[in-house]
Amino acid sequence: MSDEQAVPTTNNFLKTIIDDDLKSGKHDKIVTRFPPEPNGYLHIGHAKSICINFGLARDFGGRCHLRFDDTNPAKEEQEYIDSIKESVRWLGFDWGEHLYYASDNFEQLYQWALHLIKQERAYVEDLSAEEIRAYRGTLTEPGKESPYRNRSITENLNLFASMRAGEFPDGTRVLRAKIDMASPNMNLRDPVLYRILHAPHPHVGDAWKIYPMYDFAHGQTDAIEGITHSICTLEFESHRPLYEWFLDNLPVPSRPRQYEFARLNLTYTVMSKRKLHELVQLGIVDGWDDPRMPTIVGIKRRGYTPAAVRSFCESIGVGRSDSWIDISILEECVRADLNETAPRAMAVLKPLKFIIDNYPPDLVEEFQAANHPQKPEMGTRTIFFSREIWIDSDDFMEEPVKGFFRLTVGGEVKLRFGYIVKCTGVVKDVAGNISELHGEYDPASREGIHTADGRKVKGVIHWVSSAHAVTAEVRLFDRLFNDPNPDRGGSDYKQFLNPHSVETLQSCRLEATLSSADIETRYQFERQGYFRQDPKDSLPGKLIFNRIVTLRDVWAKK
RNA sequence: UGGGGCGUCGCCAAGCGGUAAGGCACCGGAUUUUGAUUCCGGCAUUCCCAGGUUCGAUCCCUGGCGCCCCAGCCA
Repeated sequence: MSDEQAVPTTNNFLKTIIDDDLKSGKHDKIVTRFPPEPNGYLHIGHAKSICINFGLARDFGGRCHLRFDDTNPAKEEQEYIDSIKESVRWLGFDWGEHLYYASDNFEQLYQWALHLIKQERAYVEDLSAEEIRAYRGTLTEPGKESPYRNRSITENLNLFASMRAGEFPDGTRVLRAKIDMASPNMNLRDPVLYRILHAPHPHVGDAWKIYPMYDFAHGQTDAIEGITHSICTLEFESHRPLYEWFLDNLPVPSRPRQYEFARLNLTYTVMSKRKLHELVQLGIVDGWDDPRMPTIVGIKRRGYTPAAVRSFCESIGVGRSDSWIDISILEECVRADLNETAPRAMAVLKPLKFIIDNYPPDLVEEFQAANHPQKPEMGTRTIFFSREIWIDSDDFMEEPVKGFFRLTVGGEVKLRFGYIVKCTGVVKDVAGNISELHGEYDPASREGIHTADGRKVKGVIHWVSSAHAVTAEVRLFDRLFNDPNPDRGGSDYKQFLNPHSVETLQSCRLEATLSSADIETRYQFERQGYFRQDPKDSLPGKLIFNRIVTLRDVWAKK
């Protein structure tokens, strides 16, 4: 892992709260938790939550638990549990011994449900789901009490025990809290505590036929684990009164507090689990780890670094106002990290042959090229020079536009680490396409960018000796959508899919050192961007590189 | 005209009654064998609007306006 960048860390409301709690002696150590439901792969939005929870614990000398909120076996799988653990670790965080499952507390939760029944604060409901909905009322009208609301404690106890024993089919009964059917907060209108689900659970197997709802599990689990600050996203804000109602009415061992922050919205992508699932299912992307996906596994495969993702999460801050972060902020964090750490190399993506007519046909020279222009400690490597080289077709224009200072007919350009060359002629095929370029070099121009008569050459381009190049496939990725907010309501997000989100180039020519590249090493292909081998598809004999992100390019913007 | 939350520069975001931090973006200029990097400079008399309290308000009060969340036996 590369060193953490110096990220300007600003204050936020959570740090203020924790500071106060520590100063006042309310807590001497804070305990947070990252509580994903294992029903899918983690994405960049989860990364924000992970960085907040683990980051706060790290900064204030506390600890952070990883807890699987596995209360709905219908949607959860071991595959997701494994992947989530791996993603959190990849991001650079460690939960140590503190790995928990909400399901480890199912017996305790059940006992607490009994407690509520005995206090006449919970009852078994026989109404159907539809009836419950009808009785719940609307946002502007109060609900009605269920005819089963005032069953005896004994009857409730018996019924609930039968539910647990698996004596009733799914959906026939639920356990409800007896709170207030007229509450302006819908969450308090006798919320469901338990539902019957004859489904195997990825962590506790088939031990249970009833499963607690999120609301009945989350706060109590926080209390059991000794969580001090239970940090979640804003949509749970209206659940907080219920969260507190359980803590008030149950003999829980500690008193956690819930705080909410605004979830991450990123432009040019979608983040909802349903849509991500659909992209995979429809084959629009190549799986959850497609390099264009906003998933952690996708970002990882693409070549983003954990340090870059962390610095991104740090730089966007934590607040309570709905915000949209431009995807370019993330890309900028990736560049900032890779610029420091990535060794440079030369690669020609769209090869155009350039023949240096005045260079000896059999001569091969070896040049030493710096691996990093500002970091001599990163060493040098040998590159080969010969009469025939490849240059990028984007670096030549037969009829140059204004401001173009790369190669033109009659014009000269500096070959990076090599000579100044001049283009003297263009050869075209029968179709009129340029097939090769001819030119001459200045043998005395190896150092600097000045010609023999003292003129300064403006353009410097990358190149690869054709006799020494290795061929590779390079995949250029772009944003998955061409609209900043494909997720906006009303229309189908798929209509905004960017048809050019991946471009595959088959005959790229790379400098020879890249043939033995380490699969994990991120390179800067000079003047083009950052690249790394695709960890899934690249083979020693069949190199495949992914473009992680382009370089900033003020010329291309014009 | 049910309840809750939010509104500070193009995008984020500090600020907590004493006279608008920072980052990104953008615009200049310098250095550079990457049109990269780095560096230097510029970039809100103003904090959704309107009143009020105060010597003084982005911060307090009142009234508007706008946006988000809640009617799963999902989390």
